[in-house]
Parts: sequence; C-alpha cells; structure tokens
Amino acid sequence: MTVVTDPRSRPLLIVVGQTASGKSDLGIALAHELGGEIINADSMALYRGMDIGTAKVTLAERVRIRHHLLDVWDVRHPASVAEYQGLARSVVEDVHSRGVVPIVVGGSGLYIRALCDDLAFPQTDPEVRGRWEKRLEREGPESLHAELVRRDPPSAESIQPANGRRLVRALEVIEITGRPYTATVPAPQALYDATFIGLDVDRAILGERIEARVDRMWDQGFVDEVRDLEAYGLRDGITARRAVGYAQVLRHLAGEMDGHVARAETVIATRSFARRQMKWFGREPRITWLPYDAPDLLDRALNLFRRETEILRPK
RNA sequence: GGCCAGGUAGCUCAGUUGGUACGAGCGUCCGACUGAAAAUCGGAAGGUCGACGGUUCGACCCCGUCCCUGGCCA
Repeated sequence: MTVVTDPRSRPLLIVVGQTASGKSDLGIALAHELGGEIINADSMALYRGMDIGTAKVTLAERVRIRHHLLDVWDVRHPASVAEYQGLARSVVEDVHSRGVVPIVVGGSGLYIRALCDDLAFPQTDPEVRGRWEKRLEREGPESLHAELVRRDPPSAESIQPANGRRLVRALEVIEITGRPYTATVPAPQALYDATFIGLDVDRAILGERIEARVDRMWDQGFVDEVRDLEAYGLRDGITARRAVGYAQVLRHLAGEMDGHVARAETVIATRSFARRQMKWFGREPRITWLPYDAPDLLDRALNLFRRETEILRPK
C-alpha cells in the first residue's frame, strides 16, 4: 500500500517516446538545465552489458549527469515490473530527498506507469506459475482459457484466448490471492506531480532513424557484444535474450540466419516495437507531445515543466 | 544458341487431377496490454494466379508463342 504524500512536493519530469526519437539527449539536456538526475525507464537498459543494442547513454554522459537504474540486472535475471517499481520508487525518493529533480527517461510504458501511478502488482509464485506453464505447454492456451472462464469469467473476457502468457499470469494470481484477477482495474492514482513530455516523430522519419541506428549498432560491434553476453549466460535468462536485436543476433550466432538478415530483421523488429510503444503512449492523456526536431525543443520542454510545476505549487 | 527449373498477395512460397484463390509465414494497417512489456496476443486490408493467342460450356491449372528470372550445357 503506497501512501500518497503531498504531490506539490514531488515533482517528476518524464520524457517518453519511441526508440530512436531522441529521448536520451533531451533528458540529458533537461538534467543539465535543471540540475536534475536521470532515472532510466527502458526495461532492457537495466541489464548490465547490454549497451550497444539498447543505445545506452555512454559512460562519459553518465559522468556529466547522474543516471540511475542502468546496469542493475545480470543478463540472466528475469525482468519484473514489480521489481522495477520498487527500485524506481526508492531512487525517486532519494533524489527528492536531496532536493533534486528526477527526470524519468524511457520507452517502457508499463514501467513508467508502475513508477508514477499507484499500481499494485499481485504477488508471484514460481511454483504456481510453473505448474500453469506446464499445463499451457501440454494442453495449449485454449485449455487455460477454459479454466479461466470457470474461475473468473470477467478476466476470461478480457484476455485473448490465445495469449498463453496472460492466461498463466491470471490463473497464477487467482490461485495465490484467492480472488479474481481483474485485468481492468480502475484508473490508478498518480503519485507524483509529474510532467509528461513525449517526443513526436513522423513515422517515415522514425523508420529512417531506426535503420541508421541499427547500422550504427552493427558498426559499433553489436554482434561481438551479443557474443560476449552469450558467454555470460544471455541464453539462460528468459527476458534479456528476447530483446530486440539481441534475439536476432543470437539466432545469427546459432547459425540460423546470416548476419545481414539478422540486421534487416532487427530493423523490422525495432520498427514494430516502436509502433507498439506509440500505441501505448498514444493512450496516455497526460503527455504533451513536442516535435522531436523543434529548434526550441529544450526551451519548450523546460517551460512546460516549469509551468506545470508552478501551477501545482502555489506560493 | 540449346536444355532444365521457375514466374500465384509488398516479400518468400503453398495449392488447384480444368468449375468462382481454403492459402501460409513475414511485412503493412488497426487494436489489446497490471510481477517476461524491446515481452505476449487479437483483427483487417492486399492477388485480373508473367503476357498474348488457342482448346473447352468453363482455364491460374491443358496446348502454342513470347517475355522475365535462376541454373546447367555449348
């Protein structure tokens, strides 16, 4: 249970957008102007060693501006929104306690919501989950869906019958909590005085930027990075190895596809990821969208932040 | 120049022993999203079946010619 404190004392600047939209640069510029610190909200950038493929900010930039929640997970560690939520909340608290503005920068929509809204994630239990996963594997998603219809009709209604992952989670939660899994909970309450800034990039241009970025990744030795991580157990985890680019290069390293095919597939997967990000952020009404290439982008972002914080912080 | 294989959705390919293309995967577009979210999943739009002529009640499927692609032989 999270207690909502006076939001006027908890400013939060959030920069979102699709991959390759320029979030990191804007975040750093804002941090520079505001004397703020950056909190990463890109799920895959939490992994140690996943640098090139996640376009992680360089160490030099991190020396200039303090960045949090980069390189905190081993590549074999299963990612978890709930864990991120805990980490991020305490970082925000720490930054606030020092009187510094936290600037959340990232493209993982659920992570951002988990941080700034009062989302509560039910517990998890590997044993219970494992059992449902086994059944999923044996009997297929239809069977799990039928089971969910029996135990929690409203949830069964909202989860697609073929979505094994969600079905497993729903059944797991029902079994653990003994209560129905409500996939559609009422709109959660905001915990902070957050200003959302979104970087708007035309789809065609974003596509070009993605292509250029993937080329750059390859030039920077992305394949070698993945090869090294493979030696560190990248294939043993369940999350990191599925990251865009990493999954493709792993297949290449396994001899399943040529290098140039892996690169092309990475471009495609990245574009598709960007679209999914847009679907998510597009439904977030709090975001103010600014054109990524506006000459006065930084000023507009600063003004927006100052204005919104001003409004909520009466003298 | 000859022989062989092939030309079917944007791409890679299934398929019809002649009766309105059952197509699939990928891409594209739209959508869902509370402990893997760079994940997971749903829906939709797209085809005059290389061109022309012939056979036939009817051809994408048979015949002929031509064009294109790949391979082999000269």
